[in-house]
Amino acid sequence: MLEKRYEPKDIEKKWYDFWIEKDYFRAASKSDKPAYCIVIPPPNVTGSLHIGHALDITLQDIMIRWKRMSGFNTLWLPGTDHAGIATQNVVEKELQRQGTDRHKLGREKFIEKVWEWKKLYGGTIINQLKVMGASCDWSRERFTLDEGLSRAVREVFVRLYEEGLIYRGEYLINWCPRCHTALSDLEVEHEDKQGKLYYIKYNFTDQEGHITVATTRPETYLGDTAVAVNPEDERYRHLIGKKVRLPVINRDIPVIADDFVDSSFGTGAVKVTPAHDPNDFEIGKRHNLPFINILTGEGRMSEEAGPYKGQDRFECRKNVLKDLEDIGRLEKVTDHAMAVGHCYRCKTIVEPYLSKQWFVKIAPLAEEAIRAVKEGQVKIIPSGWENSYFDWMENIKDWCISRQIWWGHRIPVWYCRDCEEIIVSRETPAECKCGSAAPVQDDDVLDTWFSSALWPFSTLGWPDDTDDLKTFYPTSVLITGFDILFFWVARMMMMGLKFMKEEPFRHVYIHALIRDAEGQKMSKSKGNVVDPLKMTEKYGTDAFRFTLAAYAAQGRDIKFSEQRVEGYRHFLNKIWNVARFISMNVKEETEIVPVRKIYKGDLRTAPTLADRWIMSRLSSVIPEVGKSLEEYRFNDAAGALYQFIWHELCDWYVEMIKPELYGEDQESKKIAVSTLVHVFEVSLALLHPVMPFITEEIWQQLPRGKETESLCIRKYPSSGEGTEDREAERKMNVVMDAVTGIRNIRGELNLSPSLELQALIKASNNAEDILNENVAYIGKLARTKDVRIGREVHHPKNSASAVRPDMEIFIPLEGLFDIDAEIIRLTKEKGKVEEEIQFVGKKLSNENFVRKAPPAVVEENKLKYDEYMEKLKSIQNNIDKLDQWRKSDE
RNA sequence: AGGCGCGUAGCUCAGUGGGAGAGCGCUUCCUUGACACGGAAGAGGUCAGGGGUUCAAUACCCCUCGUGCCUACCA
Repeated sequence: MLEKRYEPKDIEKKWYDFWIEKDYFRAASKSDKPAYCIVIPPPNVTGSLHIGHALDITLQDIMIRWKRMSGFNTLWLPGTDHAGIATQNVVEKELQRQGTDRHKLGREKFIEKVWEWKKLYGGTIINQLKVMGASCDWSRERFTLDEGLSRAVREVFVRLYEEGLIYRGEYLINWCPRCHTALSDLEVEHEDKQGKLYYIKYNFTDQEGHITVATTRPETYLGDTAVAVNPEDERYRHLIGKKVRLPVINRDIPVIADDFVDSSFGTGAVKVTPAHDPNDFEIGKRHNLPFINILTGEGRMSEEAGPYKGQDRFECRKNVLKDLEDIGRLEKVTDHAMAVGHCYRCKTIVEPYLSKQWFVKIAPLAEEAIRAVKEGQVKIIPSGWENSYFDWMENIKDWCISRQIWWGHRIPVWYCRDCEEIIVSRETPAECKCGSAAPVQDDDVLDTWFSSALWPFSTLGWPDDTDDLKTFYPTSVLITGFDILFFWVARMMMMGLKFMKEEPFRHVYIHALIRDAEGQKMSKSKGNVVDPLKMTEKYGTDAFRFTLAAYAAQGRDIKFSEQRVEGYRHFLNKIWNVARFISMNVKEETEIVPVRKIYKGDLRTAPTLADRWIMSRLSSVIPEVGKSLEEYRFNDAAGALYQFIWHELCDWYVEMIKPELYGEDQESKKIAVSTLVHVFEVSLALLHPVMPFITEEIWQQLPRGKETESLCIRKYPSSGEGTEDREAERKMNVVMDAVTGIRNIRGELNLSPSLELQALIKASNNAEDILNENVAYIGKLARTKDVRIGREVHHPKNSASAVRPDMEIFIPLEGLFDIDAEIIRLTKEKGKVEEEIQFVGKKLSNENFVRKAPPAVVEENKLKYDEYMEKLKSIQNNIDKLDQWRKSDE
């Protein structure tokens, strides 16, 4: 006997441990079964579970559990990402608290510290995945800095270098002065800001007058090496070649002509700072201008900034402006909207900064990755994301992969101390060609995303030719949010195609972003984050998972509301209670027969209409769920299960079989119980991928279904576990019509639910036998007695009426009857029917409709029209009767 | 600046070229032997606005308004 309420807490832990102990989640390196593989988007090792992960994990687990039950050799490969900058930041903060820093510690000691930290806290998020029920193969857990993965990173680096796809050079990159490292273009977040445009006067060196330039960053004038104008600009043409003198620092720079300059913007004259602006950098190269770096890596003014040396970049801006103003060189200031780049890790404003970095020449790789999607080897779902993918890939720029931090994959490049030799190698070289000993390794590490780009094959053992690789590559699907489409998905595509010659995954399913109930992006600073672990504690993991699945409609963001979780907890409660109902009615000694026998007619007693109907409904919900999952329509799968279990199984079927269960006839009881247990067991199996815990708990206590020792390895239901039965569904519809007709009268006339009603049903040929056969159901479900059914039934005095297809229902009410209320009720009903008739009639009288619409549609409308006319006639008759009685009573 | 998406019941959202559905909320009735985290009945919508294509548009096309996001080197 089950407890009165479902208490998720203990149960979840119990079953998760059981599954682990039984090793159900372990995949086989070699197997006759078809393979199904998902690699987890590795969360940051510093991270803790947020609601986005929860969604991600739930959807992946649904697919994995479903496929596992469906007979696939299933691998869900888990792991974490070393998250270079983020992790280094975390540990540095800790050092700061201890009154030290990484420089005092030195590189080696610092890295040791980080590993220690990882050992202590790195498992947090992994444990949280387990709380969510994730059925990962933990024996294959990976970390991007593992030895194996590091070997893959070196291999890739060296091969790309040898092919000329990795190069080193001095370019303008994005620099975070706080993290003290270069960032790739993607790692810069742009934020629209209302800024100012400052107009500065540069005086000519050899003549009177000035030229005015406009800039958003006045402090960079210290690094100006030219003023550029458009060669076509009449205003300035005569000034080309002249020199101007920079105020305060008194450096002379030329006025040059360049097509880049937009004459309509600002004054049409641009100050050129080649070392601090991407456009100016290009101009500087074209015109061979000097590159003056006025900043340090900390974002302070350098030696080159003259009197401003040592000032913070923003402080310097203030001072520069004040000085320019003082000497009358600041012509004016206007408002100007602009986008400012911030570091995606620490939100500091980034600087375009000149430095020597490593880059991947990426266009050739992108080409293949574009083709893979265009030619359909990889399908992106929903397909709308393909556009973004192509857009980015087609305009891709070289990828800056070196980072000036310590935590990460050290770049496998060594420099000789004695000659110019650069050694790029898989192994640490002992000496240089020139004989010099112990070359020095490059100080920098690689972008974390460089290693995650290899994730789908490095985790499977590459560069070795492993069985795992043979079995599971390409993986089946990648499930993730759109926010890392470029960061990660696109890069995995490029690397996978390059090194495996095959796409890393067949499908990419992009899910929604979860926002708060007001539609705001969740963020710690806004304080509107929903903690998934709190949800699991409060409502149980299953209710939370079901909610996420039900929310996961394609192509729309999720506005998360806790109320909805609460609603689905009620669904869990409902399921729990059917289970209780079963446990109360199925005793140890109750005989349960396989449904096959019932439906093959092996038994003396035949299944009832209720049995046949629910089996037929089951046969249609099974493929519906399967198809929805196949198409990643998680919300549809959840909805179909909800509808079937609650509204069909519980609301109708369970109520209908109660007489059998409580009755004396053991034979019919056996059939009802057997069918009930079967349908419920199949329902649990269908639900299991979405709510693994409660289904396992109930299933283990169910009096049947122990062919396997756990639900999570039971065969996923196929439609054969139901029995399609059109006739039963047709008959059931007639019964339901009768029942809802009577309930409707009861409800609308406010008759007590406990009052037993008499009912007379005037049935058509079609319905008469069906109703007679099933009159017991009507009695039970509509709480009626003395139901009389026939073709010749007449409208008794003082009775309410309802018109349904194939039948007319009369409920004699005698003393309870309120004739006026009934007339109002019927008149309202009549009004509705008249509206329908008008609408359909208009269509049918439209010649074009009858001529051009498909015959089936026309026929359908004609039928509808006749039905409504029939209904109208009956209602009118009933109203007329009431009128007559009222008159005769007066 | 360019691109993408969204606007359907009070709220959150499904949905489809043939007069709209769910959950929650709301109203009325009900402790009937699984469940009040429940049951039964009901109210509630010019499917943002305007135009077009079509026999037929909430759905397809165009425009407007509102709203959200992504990409971008306009100083």
